[in-house]
Amino acid sequence: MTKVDIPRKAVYRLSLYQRCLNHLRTTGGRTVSSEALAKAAGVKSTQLRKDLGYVGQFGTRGLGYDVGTLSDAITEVLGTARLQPVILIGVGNLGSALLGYSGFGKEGFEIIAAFDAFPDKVRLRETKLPIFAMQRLGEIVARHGVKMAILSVPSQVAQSVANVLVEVGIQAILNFSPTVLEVPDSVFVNQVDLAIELENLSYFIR
Amino acid sequence: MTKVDIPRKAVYRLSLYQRCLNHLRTTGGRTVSSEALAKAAGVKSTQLRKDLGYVGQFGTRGLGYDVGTLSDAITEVLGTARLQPVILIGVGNLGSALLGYSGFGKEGFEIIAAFDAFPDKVRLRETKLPIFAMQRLGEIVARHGVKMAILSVPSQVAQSVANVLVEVGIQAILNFSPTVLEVPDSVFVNQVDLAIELENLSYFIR
DNA sequence: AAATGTGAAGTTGTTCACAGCT
DNA sequence: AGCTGTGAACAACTTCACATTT
Repeated sequence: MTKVDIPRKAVYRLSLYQRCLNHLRTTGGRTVSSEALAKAAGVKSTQLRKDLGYVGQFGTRGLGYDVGTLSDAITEVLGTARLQPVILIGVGNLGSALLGYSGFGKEGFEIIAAFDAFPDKVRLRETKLPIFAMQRLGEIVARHGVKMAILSVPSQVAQSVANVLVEVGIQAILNFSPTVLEVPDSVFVNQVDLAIELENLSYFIR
Repeated sequence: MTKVDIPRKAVYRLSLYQRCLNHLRTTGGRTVSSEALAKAAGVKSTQLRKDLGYVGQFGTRGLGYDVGTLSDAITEVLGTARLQPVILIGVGNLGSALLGYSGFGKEGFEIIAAFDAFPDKVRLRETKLPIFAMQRLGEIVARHGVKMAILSVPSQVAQSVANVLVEVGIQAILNFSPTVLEVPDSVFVNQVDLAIELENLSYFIR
């Protein structure tokens, strides 16, 4: 299979296109033009076509794309066809909000377990999800074949927790702690840095 | 003043450098080399020097940068010298976590008010912050000179709320709703799309 | 006529290489 | 000698222009 040579940014946008397609699936007609889909995703139509070009050829000239076919094709290359199990570490303020966030499920992810240094202190409003102590991490990751983790621990301990994650075989980390993680090249990290996003905005207003 | 011609990504990294500098301020010595600071920020030293080049010349050859001076210079161009008032719209699961997030304050932002369509239904665990009804938005924005808003409302209403924000004069929106917002060119939007970040990771793990 | 697919041109961002201070 | 500052080379990404298909 010829993977890993779609540009990073294009992959990101493919997710976006898919979300728009799902919308159209219920509301709109059977086909979309690159123009229409691009507008929904907030990009130029020519960029959309270039992005889809990485995936294959799905359009009919003069007509557009079949919504269902295109959506399936994108699902296929993104590898989101099957439900991915995810774990979350750090059930503090932000962590518990993320546990309650319904958006993950919609895109094919399921948080199957949460961990915290002090699992007894955590009191969630409503949840069926068990909060485990860190000691159980290896065991549960192995049992469920978990590859991805969401990290929402205080920044002081982020690196050491990340080390543990790497050790037990986690391959991708979505990091909410404002820390630059050092991990082996084989492990992917996506950083979501809330304060920096705000700071970034503040620069561009005047 | 010669603003707005530092590349977007460079601005982002400048925030990162500053955070590292603040760290060093307490722990490390009086000076840093580009090599050391770059390592802390997880970038190449040559990139760091290029980025600092956009700001000015602060280093001493053969020695490095003075931590305090450099930090001040970055603060200056980022415009984070003074505390920026921010409002938050949508005090749901994620919204209340963001209210409790201490990271914003550390970087010079203060959430001065929160708004919700149903302010009475919101029950925060602990907070001194008043939750206002949407009708009060214009009044409070004007009174405090608020320019920035954090948007964490359900995606179905995100666009209409954004329209209101634009109307009352908000210039920058940090958007957590999984929706592509349409706003005038004069308004800046930074999108934080949690599900897409996960999806993006899932593509890159084999 | 309408819309896709794509090489080529253009733009932006990153890395290199090294001159120039201290 | 050590480390910054920066033009030039390079790489990544975006947009254009247009041939091609239905």
